[in-house]
Amino acid sequence: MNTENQRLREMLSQVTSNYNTVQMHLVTLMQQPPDAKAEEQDQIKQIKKSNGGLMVPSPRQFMDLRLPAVDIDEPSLSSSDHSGSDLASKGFGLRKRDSSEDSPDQGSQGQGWVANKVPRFNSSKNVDQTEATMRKARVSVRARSEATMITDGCQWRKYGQKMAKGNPCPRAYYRCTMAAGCPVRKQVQRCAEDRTILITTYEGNHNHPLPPAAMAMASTTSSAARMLLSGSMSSADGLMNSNVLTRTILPCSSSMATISASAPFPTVTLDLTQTPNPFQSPRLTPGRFQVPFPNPPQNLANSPAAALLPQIFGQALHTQSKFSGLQMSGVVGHQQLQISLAETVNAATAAIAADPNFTTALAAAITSIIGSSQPNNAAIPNDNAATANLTSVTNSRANNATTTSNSNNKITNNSSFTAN
DNA sequence: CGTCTTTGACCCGCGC
DNA sequence: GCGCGGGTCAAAGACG
Repeated sequence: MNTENQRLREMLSQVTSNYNTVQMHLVTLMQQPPDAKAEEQDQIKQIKKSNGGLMVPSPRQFMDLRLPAVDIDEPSLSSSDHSGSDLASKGFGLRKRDSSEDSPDQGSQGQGWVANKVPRFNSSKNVDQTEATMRKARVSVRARSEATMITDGCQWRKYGQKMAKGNPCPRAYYRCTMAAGCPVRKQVQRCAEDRTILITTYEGNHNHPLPPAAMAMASTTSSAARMLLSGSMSSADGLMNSNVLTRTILPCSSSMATISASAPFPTVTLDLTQTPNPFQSPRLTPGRFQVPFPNPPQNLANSPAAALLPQIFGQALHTQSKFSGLQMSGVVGHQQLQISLAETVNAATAAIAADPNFTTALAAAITSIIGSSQPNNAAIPNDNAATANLTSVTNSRANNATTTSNSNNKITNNSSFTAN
């Protein structure tokens, strides 16, 4: 229904635009001298003759009547920038209310999200749709922790707390305070079913440099948004990409990264808890899509390593986003990437399995993953570099736009991952 | 005294 | 139009 609604709006917009065009044309004709009018009438008659009486729109009218689909553009696919600033330029994390808080000179670093405060009349409605999606994309991390919130390398200021419906535990709202005007926010809430589980939801992109440990979340949200963008190309692409990604990157385990198609916003959920949550649906439940990934240590949430988890997560998403572009050019690109990712995972798996020291092993895994796919983004804390990773992504629009059963998203646990 | 947290009020979107 | 719930604001209090 949302998709249909969007189409209807676009149609209405086009009709309005066409009406304005015709009206302008009429006004122009009325203002032209009689000679010019006569010339134009002659031209129209000639066109009618040569086309069997059918009117042919002028080139300008062609432009006005073009379909939005013509304007498909995929800037992120060609972008190697992984910092998130390009995402900020798409308005990720921006809210309408923020416009009153921001000073104009913040455009130096966060140029994009400032620029987006101004309503834009972009000719490409697809781009607008994408921007809207990315604004609302979120990354949620579930982890066992006794602390009030997980350490993620950023400085946060609490600005609100509410009781959320269906959960006796209050939800706390935090804002990033590492730079003035940073749009990043996060929500922290304990799980109603298991209060030892802390659910942290991140939204937005930082508009300032981040310490290494804090780059994780920014990388995650950026990549998540990219993934959502890639899914916008077509619903089938999004679903299939998820499958390939999870098959290649995410070997079986008891922990999960989940996709929630029922979430109000496209949400990536990292489940860092040891056991699957009771309320999480079985793998074949329609509307949800779960991805297994290696067991993290129980106390991970309180260590800087927690911040690194999403970094790898984001890395995988970033890779997947690139893959989306490859996929467009054929199956060959698909297979090549799959092999590459599988090799990466195998290397990481071997490193973890071979070393009883989990911290050291995971550090090796991180180095392997980052080093193989994006050397420029190897931001790893020098110690406590324990991490696990993994990913998946949701794109509610993809689910809206297709009737494909979620059974297609079933993850085959064909891996020999044994990291305990 | 400055910074941070708390908390009731307010705003806004959504469903009925 | 109304009520509900999520999210944010901002004054007041707590804390170092």
